[in-house]
Amino acid sequence: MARSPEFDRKKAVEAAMKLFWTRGYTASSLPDLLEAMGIARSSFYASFGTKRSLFIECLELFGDRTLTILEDDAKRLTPAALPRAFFQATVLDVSQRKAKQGCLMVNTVLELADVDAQLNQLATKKLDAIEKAFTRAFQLAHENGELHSPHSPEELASLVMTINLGLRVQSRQNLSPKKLKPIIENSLSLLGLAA
Amino acid sequence: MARSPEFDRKKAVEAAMKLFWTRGYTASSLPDLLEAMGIARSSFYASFGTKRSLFIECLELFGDRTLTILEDDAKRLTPAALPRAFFQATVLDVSQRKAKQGCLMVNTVLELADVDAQLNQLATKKLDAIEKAFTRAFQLAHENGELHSPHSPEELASLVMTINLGLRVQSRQNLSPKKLKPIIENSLSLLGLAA
DNA sequence: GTCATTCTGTACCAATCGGTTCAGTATAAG
DNA sequence: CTTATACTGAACCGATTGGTACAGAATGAC
Repeated sequence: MARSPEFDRKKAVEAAMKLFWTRGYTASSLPDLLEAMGIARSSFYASFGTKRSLFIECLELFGDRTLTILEDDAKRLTPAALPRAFFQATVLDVSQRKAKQGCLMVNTVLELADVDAQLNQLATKKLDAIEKAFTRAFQLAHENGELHSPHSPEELASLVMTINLGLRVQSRQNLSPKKLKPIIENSLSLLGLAA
Repeated sequence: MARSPEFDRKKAVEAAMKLFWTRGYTASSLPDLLEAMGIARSSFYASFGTKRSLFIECLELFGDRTLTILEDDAKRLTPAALPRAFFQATVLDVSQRKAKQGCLMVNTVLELADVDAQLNQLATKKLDAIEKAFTRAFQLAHENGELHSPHSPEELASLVMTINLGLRVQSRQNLSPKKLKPIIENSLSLLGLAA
């Protein structure tokens, strides 16, 4: 006895995430969000609560999605091939289809570090989860004698993460995939993980 | 026949820079700036124009100061010792005296990449100047046969820069100097520039 | 003293911010 | 049809935004 399901909530969140991703949290105004999501103001507050809670939802989605990419790759690939695949998927592919996006979590940390402790903490937690996933993969390889490096699995993961963050800053700049690609390759060769 | 010089302009800019540095551009409101600078609203607009033009002044100051640190080090040290000294001065020392500052230029790029093209371009230009300074130092060392690396001076500078950006993201997070220090050392060992 | 100048402080501006409220419309189940 | 629900659209809220205007106090040169 009602009007059937709601509108397409997932697509709306997706559109909001994309806007937050390119414009940042503060610069994404309510009218901007409503237009991007294609819903009315009242529906927004009925379905998502506040702008802040929607942002948290987007941050979770983005973080989980990124982690999934990494973990799926970890099943298919050797640990040594993992960083390249991850950089390819999360830096190069993104940069190709639209410049100046970078990474929502890194963007959030840099924008809100001293402004919103909770959001900063959430973004940091998601980034830590990625580093931990790298650590696990390297540890596994180390136990199987597949990894030959002067660094421990933890150190290696930490180094990959530092480079990863650097790459995501550069992908948020105007750097084209043409310039990003050799940086990635040189970084991998530095890590002893080049082809 | 007037009230003698103005108030201490340099100190006011300094205070503004510090606020922009920790809070970012948007989150630094006019009242916040006025309190930090210790001047009245009217004096602000008489001396600095708009908030935006003051920010540009701060960005220039910060960028030039960072570049000066690097160029002064380049005069005293060997190119191989340059990255450590630079990381020490701009990442560790800053992080020790107050956490979550990072680097004003990196913060700006991440906050305003798709919001303010001009400010983004200015910050990027300053970052490029730093990379170019590294390139020059490595080129000089290469010509003198002092540099032994499988990578060209340009590639090496590019790698240092990627790691540099990554470190600055981490120093904007909650990472303590205790955690930053080994990351720096491992990065340097990776680059073949360790002690 | 006069006079020019540099400040401060306050009042004010239009615009925008995130968020609330509500009347009205569209849609489906019964 | 009636009725319950899902939505839109616009009006409205107080607070805050960056920026302007101006009266008056403080200060120094003459």
